[in-house]
Amino acid sequence: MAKNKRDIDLKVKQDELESTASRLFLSLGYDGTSMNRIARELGVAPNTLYWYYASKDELLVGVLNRQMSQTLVRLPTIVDKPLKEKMAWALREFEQSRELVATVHARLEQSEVIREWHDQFHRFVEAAVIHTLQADGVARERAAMLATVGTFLVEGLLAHPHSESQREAILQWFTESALPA
Amino acid sequence: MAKNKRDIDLKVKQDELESTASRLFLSLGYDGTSMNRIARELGVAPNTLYWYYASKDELLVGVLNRQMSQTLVRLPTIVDKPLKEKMAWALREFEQSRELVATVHARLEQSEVIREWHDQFHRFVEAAVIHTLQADGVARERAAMLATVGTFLVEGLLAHPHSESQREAILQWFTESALPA
DNA sequence: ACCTGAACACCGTTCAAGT
DNA sequence: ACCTGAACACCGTTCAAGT
Repeated sequence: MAKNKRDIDLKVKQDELESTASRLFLSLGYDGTSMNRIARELGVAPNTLYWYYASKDELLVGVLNRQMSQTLVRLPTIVDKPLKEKMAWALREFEQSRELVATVHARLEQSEVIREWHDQFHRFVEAAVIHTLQADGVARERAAMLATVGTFLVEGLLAHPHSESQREAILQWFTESALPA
Repeated sequence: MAKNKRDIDLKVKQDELESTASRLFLSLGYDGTSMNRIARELGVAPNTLYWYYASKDELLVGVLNRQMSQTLVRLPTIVDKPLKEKMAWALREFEQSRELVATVHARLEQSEVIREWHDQFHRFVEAAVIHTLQADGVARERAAMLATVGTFLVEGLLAHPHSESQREAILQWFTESALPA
């Protein structure tokens, strides 16, 4: 990828578009941000965006990948911390994207490209969590089930407002119920 | 309420609107169902709907309440079954509404009336689950935390496709980790 | 009280045309 | 290859007018 000047320029331009789209999606929400608005912010005609992305959903996927790659940069900082810390970190990472997480789930049925991104994202996260649990001595099959549960808890906490002590209690209970004594 | 003929007629008409809207929302999704389409199905002008509901979101709330009251009718059939059965029942009840559940979460920030309905719904469900857990000998504070966890697991299972054995394993693990031995 | 026709301000997207 | 002006088919919603 990015073999020549052309591809590099393309990436640079896409990065610019996604940076602006990201900021607007996060502050106004996906539905609250029109393609028109994004284009205006960038100083281009609205249909220019369609030269880079086939649809608004594809632009969202670009934005999601952008966020993910930023999160991946910070991943090494918690890779050898205990499970509970890892979950708390994931919550903090995705907290600003709360609304986008909900948008992704709402658009699953309607958008193939969103569905693909979502499925791939879950496969990645579950594999990582399974790996962690196995390192802590949890059997393979059980680790897979617990990874799903852990994911649901993080998503639930993201979707619903809660106090710091609620979060703490849930993570504490989950990790001590999940891990061997 | 419904003190006189007028109010009764209003309820009847609203029930007719919500029945049609419900069917369309469930088959085409909320975003996939235009007010125009609902009106056409009913044989009225699109703006007629606005005499009964201030907005599309308020119509959705009507539909949600309709679904809820149908579910409440069936609630007594599982009221004395064990927790695991209760959760499996709730999953079956809400399974057809998967998409509406996601829509509610996605519209939380944008619609006050949806937010109110959502918060009230969660308060109701959590109170019911806490009551069940306390009857099973779980302490009050712990029951509140576990009720939240149980809700997140049901929502997670609703939002994400999964096999029957996955569901079974998750419910089994949760109920046996939550309840005193 | 209940419903309509016509319009409003927008939306995502397409297309032919420009450079 | 990249971008635009103009349009398309729709959207939720409003309003003045009818009965």
